Amino acid sequence: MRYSKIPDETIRRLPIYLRGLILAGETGAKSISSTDLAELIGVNSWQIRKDFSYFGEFGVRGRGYNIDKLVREIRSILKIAVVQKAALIGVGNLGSAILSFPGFELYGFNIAAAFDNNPKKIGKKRNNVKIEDVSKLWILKKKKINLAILAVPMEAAQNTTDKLVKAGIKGILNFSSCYLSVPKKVKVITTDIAMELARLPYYIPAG
Amino acid sequence: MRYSKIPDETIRRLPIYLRGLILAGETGAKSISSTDLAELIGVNSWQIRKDFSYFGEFGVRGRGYNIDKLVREIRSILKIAVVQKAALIGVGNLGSAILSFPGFELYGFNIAAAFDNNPKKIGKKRNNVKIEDVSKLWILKKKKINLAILAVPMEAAQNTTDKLVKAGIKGILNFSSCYLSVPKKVKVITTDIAMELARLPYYIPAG
DNA sequence: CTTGTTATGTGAATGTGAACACAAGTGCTA
DNA sequence: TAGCACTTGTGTTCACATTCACATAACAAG
Repeated sequence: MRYSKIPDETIRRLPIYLRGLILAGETGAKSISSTDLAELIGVNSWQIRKDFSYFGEFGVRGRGYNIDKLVREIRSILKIAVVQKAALIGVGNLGSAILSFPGFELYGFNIAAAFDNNPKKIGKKRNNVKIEDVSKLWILKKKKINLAILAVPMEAAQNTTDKLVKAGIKGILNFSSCYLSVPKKVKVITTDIAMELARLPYYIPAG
Repeated sequence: MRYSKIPDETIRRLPIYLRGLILAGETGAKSISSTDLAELIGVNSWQIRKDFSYFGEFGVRGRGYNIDKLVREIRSILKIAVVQKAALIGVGNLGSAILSFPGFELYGFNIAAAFDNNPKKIGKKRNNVKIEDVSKLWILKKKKINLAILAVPMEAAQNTTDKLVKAGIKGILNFSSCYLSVPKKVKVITTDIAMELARLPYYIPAG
């Protein structure tokens, strides 16, 4: 059966599946059952099957899923089958950590540009990426980069965002702890380290 | 009306409200309407009112919400009214960035301990926190710390987690890109930088 | 070719959260 | 004290997501 709408939650889980499958593939396995994958990543097996079923029939009954094939399918659905270029804005503590973060490669991302407003940093290289002046964001358009990772202080976030939008950025991963106002065509995903921590105590019984 | 169950999504939004309210309070305002708060943080006004209504009647009809009172209420619900101590495990690139992250204070967190396995780092101080040997996690129990921020490489994550659980940790904010198996009494929140980025291209129209 | 085993794919039922619309409370003004 | 402007609190409706149960398919063995 074909579905008209894919749940957002399904999309959110696809990267989890992708990671699990790659992990499983590294052990030499060629295929994996939904039950085994479920065990590996901590998601129910029926949830996994249901999620895949939104896109087609990827498995073989009685056998499981071919890992390589499924990895390709998920990459294709997420539009990360070909390497995606992204820019980092703000090379402070967090920005530097992001630059050296080893996990982007797995999902086919390449941090192809970095920007900062600190004259001492501009021109230097970090992790083989040259740090540019943040006033030159317009070169993103020339470089055909349409994803940005925003790691600037809260005060500068909205202003920088406006410039990113002008430079043709289509998606922003926002690490600044504030709401960003953008045109509807631009997708923002915000993740705030402190906010995640803030809801942890709620779930912990007193004592 | 009293409700029997509080939606998880409501809990997830409370820190957002808290930040918005503090921000609004800094401008000198004493009270704020749900509509104005909505504008500020990018959440619908009825969602805000509904969320608060799960816990009681915090506002005044025709007037809005008293900011100070609401801040106190939310802090109390989230159990962050008194300062919470947390430990950082893994003082690498990401760990260092977390240590110097300015956002924890707002939510009443205090990174009271840090651990690493690198002999060159052990004994040194970062942001006024002394780095301890990761083999001494048991001191967490003595220090009555029950929250941990995990920023170790994936390979070490599960093993370190098991030790944290033994040391009496009740909540873990996991930055390692893997699933952590823990006893049911322990709450884990995982946030993976690369995974967030990975679902961004899906939402961006081709072209 | 039949039977047993394994594991997928999915319709239907259930659960959960978002959106809406409006009744009701508050304070100001005349 | 009546009328008005404002803003909350919430019952209801609607939309979305999870869970379940099982029909379906593929392969292996005898």
